[in-house]
Amino acid sequence: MIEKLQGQAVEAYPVQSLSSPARPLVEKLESIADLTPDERQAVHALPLRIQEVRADLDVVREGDRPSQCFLVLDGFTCRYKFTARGKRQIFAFHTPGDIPDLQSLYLKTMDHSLGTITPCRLAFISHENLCALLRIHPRLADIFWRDTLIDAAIFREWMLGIGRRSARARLAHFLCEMVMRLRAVGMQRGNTVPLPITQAEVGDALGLSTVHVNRTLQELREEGLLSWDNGILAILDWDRLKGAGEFDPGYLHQDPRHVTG
Amino acid sequence: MIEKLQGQAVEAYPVQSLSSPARPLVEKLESIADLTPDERQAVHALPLRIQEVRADLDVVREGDRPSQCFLVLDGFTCRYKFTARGKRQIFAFHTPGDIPDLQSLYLKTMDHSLGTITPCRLAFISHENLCALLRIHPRLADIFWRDTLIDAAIFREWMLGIGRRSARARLAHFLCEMVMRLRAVGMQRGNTVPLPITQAEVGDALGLSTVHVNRTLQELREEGLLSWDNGILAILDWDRLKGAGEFDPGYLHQDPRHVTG
DNA sequence: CGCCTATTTGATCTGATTCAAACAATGTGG
DNA sequence: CCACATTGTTTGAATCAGATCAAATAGGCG
Repeated sequence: MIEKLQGQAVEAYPVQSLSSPARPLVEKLESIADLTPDERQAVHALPLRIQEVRADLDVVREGDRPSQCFLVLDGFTCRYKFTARGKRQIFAFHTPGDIPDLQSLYLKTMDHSLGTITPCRLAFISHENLCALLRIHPRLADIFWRDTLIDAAIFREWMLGIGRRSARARLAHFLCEMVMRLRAVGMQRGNTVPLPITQAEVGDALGLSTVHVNRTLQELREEGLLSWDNGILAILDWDRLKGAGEFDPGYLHQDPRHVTG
Repeated sequence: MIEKLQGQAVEAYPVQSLSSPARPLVEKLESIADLTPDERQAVHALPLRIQEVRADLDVVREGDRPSQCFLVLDGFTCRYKFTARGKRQIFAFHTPGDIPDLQSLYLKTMDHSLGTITPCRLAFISHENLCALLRIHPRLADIFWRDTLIDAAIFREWMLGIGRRSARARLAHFLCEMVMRLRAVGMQRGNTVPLPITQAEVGDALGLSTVHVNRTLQELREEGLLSWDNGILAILDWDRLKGAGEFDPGYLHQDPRHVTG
């Protein structure tokens, strides 16, 4: 159903526009570890092909063998896969600064798809250039590796939720996680956070039907834990939401004390 | 409930016993990419502390900050985590050649636990030594990274199963996966494979109750797809089992064509 | 033999799905 | 600016896959 991004750029921008497009990436890397001026410079110098794409478009698809990765500059993307019987599971939502298909550097054939949820600004980086960067700056490779390990930790936590938690706890947990992650990349405003995804998408992420997501959400709303309209999620009672979701953020590995060896 | 491995060795072996204990690791690495004599030698030279541990013992626990990794030489181990309400989700089963807590190199605090399922022979490697190895041989680091990416791919596939597949398909899929993985490390004998795990453990892995695992298993047995006694799984009809599990092994990334850049 | 752990069976219950339809919000073209 | 299509949310009713509870059976093994 979902269309796929074609090989050619819909709108191509000149390489390296003025306000350093790699900014979200550098910010993300620096949130994990300090970069040397050298390293920072090398990331900024990465040749990028920037492209604006509309919502609901597959950027990479299961079975593809990409020769480039993409960095999300703006917008929401997700990774997902369909069952043989046509049911979709969303594995992750990705936000600016993420390189969702970094794994394609080492796993040549995609085992799942990546698509946009909102209109997005993406920056494509050739494997060649990325490999060269990591070869010259092994510490950057370490940071990227660490990042894919955190992705895996998040997969595990979702698995725990889908396998063993009630719909209510699963949903509350998911919303707590999104707040924490969006806060970490500076997208929080007061007690709100942008969350422009549909209830159907939440269902596909949590292994629930849309109907049940809706009813469970109403429950949380009626208890005064949150509101969520027009793609804006507002947390009204963080402690009780955390409680409802049995949320313990350790698995996100955001605490810098856990970063340094 | 499950006891934890104590700091001191239950039985300590002299470092570097004769038949090169790192063999399972080297074999696994070489199944992914060819090693240079140099690299192979460096892996064999890794200082190991070998230890035999009994079944049902935690080797590393959620919240720990390990200063070493362990390599499974023999036996079955698993990674898991408990819900706040005391329900367990198993995330993975690990077999000889695996380093299940490799991530502790980069994520200092464990977000889940690792325990033995059967009696195991484990080899402990200090982070220090492992880091040194990866610094000197970046290509080994690449292989290890790739390996953690495959782990993540398996997590995703389990998520898809737990979230979106029926109990029957989930179970069949799981058994197909185990056969493929055990075959890859040379543990297949004819159409059988050792699978010394209980139905309760399968339930914890698939997000099902023990009772339901049992009934679903009976279904598959009665249809003549498999037999499974005494920890030995025999595949009687691979094609139909694959069909029942909607199994497509791409996500295991075993095909060498997908390995080389 | 008797203990412990694992598997199996039976009966009952429930959280979540499914199907179907109403409703709301937004955008589009005539 | 209105009719209409589209997409997302909400509601209701019926159903079911799988959970839960409880107890019996079967294997090891010291």
